[in-house]
Amino acid sequence: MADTNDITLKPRRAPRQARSQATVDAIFDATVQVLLADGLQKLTTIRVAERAGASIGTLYQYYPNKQSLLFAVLERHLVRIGDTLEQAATAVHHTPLDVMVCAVVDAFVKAKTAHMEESRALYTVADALDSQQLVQRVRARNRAILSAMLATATDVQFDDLATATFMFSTAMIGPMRAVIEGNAPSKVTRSLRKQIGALCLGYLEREAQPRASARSRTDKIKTAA
Amino acid sequence: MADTNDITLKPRRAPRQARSQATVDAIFDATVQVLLADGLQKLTTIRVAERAGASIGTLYQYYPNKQSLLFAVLERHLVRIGDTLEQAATAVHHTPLDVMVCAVVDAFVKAKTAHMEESRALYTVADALDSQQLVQRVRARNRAILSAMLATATDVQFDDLATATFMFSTAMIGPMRAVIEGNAPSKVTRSLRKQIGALCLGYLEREAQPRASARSRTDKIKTAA
Amino acid sequence: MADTNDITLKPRRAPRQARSQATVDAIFDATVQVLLADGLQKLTTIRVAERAGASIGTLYQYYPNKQSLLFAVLERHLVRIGDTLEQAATAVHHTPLDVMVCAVVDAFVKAKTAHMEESRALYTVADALDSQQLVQRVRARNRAILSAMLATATDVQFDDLATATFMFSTAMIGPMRAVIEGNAPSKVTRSLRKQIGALCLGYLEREAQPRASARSRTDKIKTAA
Amino acid sequence: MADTNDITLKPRRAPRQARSQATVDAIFDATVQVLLADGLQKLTTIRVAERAGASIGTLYQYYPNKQSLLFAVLERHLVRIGDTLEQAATAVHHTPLDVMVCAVVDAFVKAKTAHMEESRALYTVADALDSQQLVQRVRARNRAILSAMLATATDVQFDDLATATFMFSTAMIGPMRAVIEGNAPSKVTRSLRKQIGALCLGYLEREAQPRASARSRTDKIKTAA
DNA sequence: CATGAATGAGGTTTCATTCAT
DNA sequence: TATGAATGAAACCTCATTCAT
Repeated sequence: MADTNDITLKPRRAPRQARSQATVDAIFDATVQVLLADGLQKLTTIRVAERAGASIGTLYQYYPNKQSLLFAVLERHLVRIGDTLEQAATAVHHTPLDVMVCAVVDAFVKAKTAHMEESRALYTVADALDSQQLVQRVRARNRAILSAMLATATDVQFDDLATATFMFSTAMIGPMRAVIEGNAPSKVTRSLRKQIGALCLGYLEREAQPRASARSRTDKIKTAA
Repeated sequence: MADTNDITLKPRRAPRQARSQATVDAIFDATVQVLLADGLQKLTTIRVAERAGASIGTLYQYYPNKQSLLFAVLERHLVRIGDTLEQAATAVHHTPLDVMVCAVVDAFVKAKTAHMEESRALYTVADALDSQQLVQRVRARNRAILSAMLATATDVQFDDLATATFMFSTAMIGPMRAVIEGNAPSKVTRSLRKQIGALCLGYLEREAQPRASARSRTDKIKTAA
Repeated sequence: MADTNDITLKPRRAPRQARSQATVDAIFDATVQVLLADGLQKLTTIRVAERAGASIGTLYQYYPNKQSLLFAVLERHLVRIGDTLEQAATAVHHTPLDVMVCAVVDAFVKAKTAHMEESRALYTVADALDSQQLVQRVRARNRAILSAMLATATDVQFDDLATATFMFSTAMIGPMRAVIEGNAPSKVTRSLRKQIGALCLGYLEREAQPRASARSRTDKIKTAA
Repeated sequence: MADTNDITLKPRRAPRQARSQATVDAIFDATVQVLLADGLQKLTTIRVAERAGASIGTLYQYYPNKQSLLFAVLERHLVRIGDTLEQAATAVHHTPLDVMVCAVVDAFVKAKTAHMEESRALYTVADALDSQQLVQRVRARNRAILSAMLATATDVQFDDLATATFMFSTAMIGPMRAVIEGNAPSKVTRSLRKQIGALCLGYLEREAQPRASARSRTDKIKTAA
């Protein structure tokens, strides 16, 4: 696999016949399967083609090189997570902070857990590939989503929204990744959502200022005093 | 690079002469340098040997295969971080929680930041290597260290110490890794310690119970009321 | 591209409909274009088909294999040069030697220069193809043309006409090819016709015997003496 | 075989042990042999390695790619011809033109004929390789050699030495190449030296001016008259 | 007739590892 | 012990050609 620079990562051809679309899909799926079954080290283009029931030549008709294959798989995964996040986040615009955190963490953990094996495999892919660009693009999108959501919290607001968002998103990733990579006591795995929720909420509440317009309980007390 | 199973990862010989030790070190350092300069993809045994000023034959006298080389580098890095953590943690046994968190986060961020490039490079190595075992061992040690520390907190105690420790350690990793991989706004990078401190403390305070025996300031106030 | 032996080089079907003929022509032209634009190395059947606005399937309906394609192009080029030569040569039958040489060299240089790029590209093709047979056939024809012409020279005759003809034709090729391949000082390129004329004439006059029947100026002088 | 641009054509390693030098030579020779026996089309690195009695890996230790192999062979051939030419030319400095031409043509034809098969094979190589640079360098050298020689002719001098030299050198190539490629009547092949000599001399005498200082026989006669 | 998806032999090249010197 | 030449399995990728639709 050559250097990543100056290599096209985009799939080569938008197939026009129904037959080809099936082939493209088969190759894509085979890539995921080989990745899960054998790991990145043993993922060779031949092996992928074989598992897809296609010839090596066919594979290269649709993906110009090995990287583009992995890239495609990685991209779908990340986009999928991003989409899930977006749905969840959008749904809780204009709600209190704790509702937001709950919703987002829930969606995130659920999405990652549902495709846990794929996630694990793709961590490997992400840094074997020089996928900085893709990863950063996706992360930027995710932060934008979270940012937009947090800005509408009914009970609080943030001095430094960018930082809060960054910490929020990366705070989720730390424990989640540890679980995915199998480095967690099993007890944790079960209560993961609650724990990550606590982590994020603990941080965000600390950093938030109460919002003047919408008075929270605390405000009332303070005011009363 | 052959399969990871059934391959010795331990350095081949514990060299007894000073000259040999120098060679081993040179090879080790060269590995790190090549890793930083060229990345894992371009790290070949020959290149390492050349940079070390040795021949491949010599390299293979001390490291039975490429993996063992990378393993050694990875191990030192992880152990170094662990040691730093241990020192910091031990120093703040029997102090209040906030002091503990501050000390540990400080040490962690400082250690990672000091060897930032090495850290980045080694994330790649850790994935490529089937280094599950090593990583888990190290993480287990780190958790033990933190656990032992938290248990002596003067102001709080934890129902579920294992979980708290797990979340504590992984919470640090999430944002740190994002920064190392260059996915963070520069503003964050500067205030990283404070932010990660807030993240951890926010979580731990939520999960902690006040310790009956050693009354904290809060207790006193409450009691006074 | 398979072995040259046992492969049909002739176009596969002599198309009878106008539409087909257009397709054949398009493919033929595309071949030349690709050859000029990308060189022989990058000339693939697909690329040719694409440029011709046809599909590979169609290409293979008219040309049984890649070689036949190149062969056709090469042949046209050589035949074209040959035709030019023939016209020029026929026109100067029964004239003095210097007129003949002038005419032929003129025609040759003009023809080659007009399709200079094509010429250059086709040198490559001729080598890659095992086109010995074609080349030899064409050269034989050319020699026959020149031979026939020289035999009618009004002022001289040749003891060894075959040799003279051979030298004549190849003498033109040497400098011409060097110019085409870009290995000539630009000054030469401009005066090429005159130079090649001098080369050929210098040789032929040396090798010629004055013709008894038609007395040249030299004869008269000698006789007068 | 990849594109020629941005590819190192120089041999990879100057071997330090005697053993390697033998290997390099073996590979080199094998390349020539395969070229002669099977032609460029069938020349594969594996085949070369096999014939050299080496492994493919060994081949690539000394030649970074297939092109460099061919390049090396081509270079030696051209340099060899050039050297022969140089020797011959230098030996006849300060002699009359006809002596010079005889000597040079003799050397040229002899050199080419001696390695006739190699010559034929290398014509193919020369334009498969983008060896423009090499070829032009060599031709420039050859022209310089001839130029220097012609300048010392005792009986004549040239107004336009560059052009004369160019024509001289390319005039030799035309017929020679035709013979090598098998496109010549066998009769010619035998008298080739004489014929090429006549060709060159015919041209050069035409283009030369008599040298005032050193009077030739003709001069004397004229003067006498 | 036209299409273009599929094929797969075959080519180039890399690099971890061995072993004779 | 040190060396570095040699090894060769194995990876990636191309492209002429076929054939079902």
